[in-house]
Amino acid sequence: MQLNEAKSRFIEGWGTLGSAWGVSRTMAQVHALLLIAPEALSADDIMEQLQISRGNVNLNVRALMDWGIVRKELRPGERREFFSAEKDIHKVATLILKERRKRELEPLMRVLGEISHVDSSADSSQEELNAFTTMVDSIEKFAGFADRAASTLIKADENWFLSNFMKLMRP
Amino acid sequence: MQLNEAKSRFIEGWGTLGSAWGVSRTMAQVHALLLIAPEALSADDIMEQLQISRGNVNLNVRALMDWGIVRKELRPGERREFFSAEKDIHKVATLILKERRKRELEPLMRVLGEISHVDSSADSSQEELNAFTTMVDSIEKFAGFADRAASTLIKADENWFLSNFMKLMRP
DNA sequence: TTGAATTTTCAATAAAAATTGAAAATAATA
DNA sequence: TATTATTTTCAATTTTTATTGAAAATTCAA
Repeated sequence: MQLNEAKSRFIEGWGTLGSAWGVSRTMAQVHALLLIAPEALSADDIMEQLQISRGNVNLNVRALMDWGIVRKELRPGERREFFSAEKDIHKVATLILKERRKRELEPLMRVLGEISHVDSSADSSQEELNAFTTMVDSIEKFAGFADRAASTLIKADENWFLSNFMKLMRP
Repeated sequence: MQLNEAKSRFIEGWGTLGSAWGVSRTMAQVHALLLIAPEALSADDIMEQLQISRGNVNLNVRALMDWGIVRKELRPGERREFFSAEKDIHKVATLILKERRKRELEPLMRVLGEISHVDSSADSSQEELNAFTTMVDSIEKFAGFADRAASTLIKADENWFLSNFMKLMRP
């Protein structure tokens, strides 16, 4: 296969994966492009290679920087900005995990905490109330577990991750 | 807090979480509604409680059944169908993991496999080719790891999960 | 400063995704 | 079989999300 075809396929595939995980396709594609670029790229490079507008590039590289997986690179004597992706895929996974935990797990836990105390009064049946609190409690427990798991992975360095986790995971 | 308010908040929160993970908000809300319902619900129940159309209910309960986390319940002497969600949240997580692995990890691995052999010929620089293959290889390794991890979790029963995994995760 | 290069913003537009609702299909009953 | 209850489908519509592109803001060099 030609390198160019392989690149396109990678960018497309990464974009598709992104969509499935709630990341906009273009954002994932910009990320893919930067992942396989040997050097940092300018906004114009990205515009040209993905055939998207300047505003779109700007929006998406900034979002990727918010996730901590892309950084701006400034070159002496160059006014333009260049962008490069974190290449260590383990670090990428950790950064994404960290951010998703903050953005999704934390809000969920807050909501669960708020709704876990319900008045046993009035018009709702005991059965209804019980089904609700049982489910909320068990999701809260599970979310707590997921949160601790995420924290541990985030704190862990690569060696820990590889030596302990893979040992556990290999049947 | 009143039960009804708590329910609404749960349904809303679950819907928001769904969006972030690439699941349509309504699908997640139908799931939430069924999770906290003490009994199976009919299409009309769901229509009324979520204020959505019959077609929409049909579409989403079927999608939830495809994921294996909701099932149809038939009652003797009732022509209508009722729907209930898997209540064991650990099973729910396992079923979702299994399905996502099939839908996302497997296609990704296939693409990675296909593009990992690139002609070293012609117009592309050595640097470019190297950056590409290095990245594809490392993603392939990582995906392989994630795949094994997912398999193990899927095969594992709840006891294994709790006794081994939580021990590891609690600092 | 001034002006050119570059980035950012954001209202307008386009594209994609979700939703409706009614017709068609299906299934159960008499 | 005909009737009725119920589910399914899908073209049309609405809603949401993504994208554009040009004006405004910013940054840097002279």
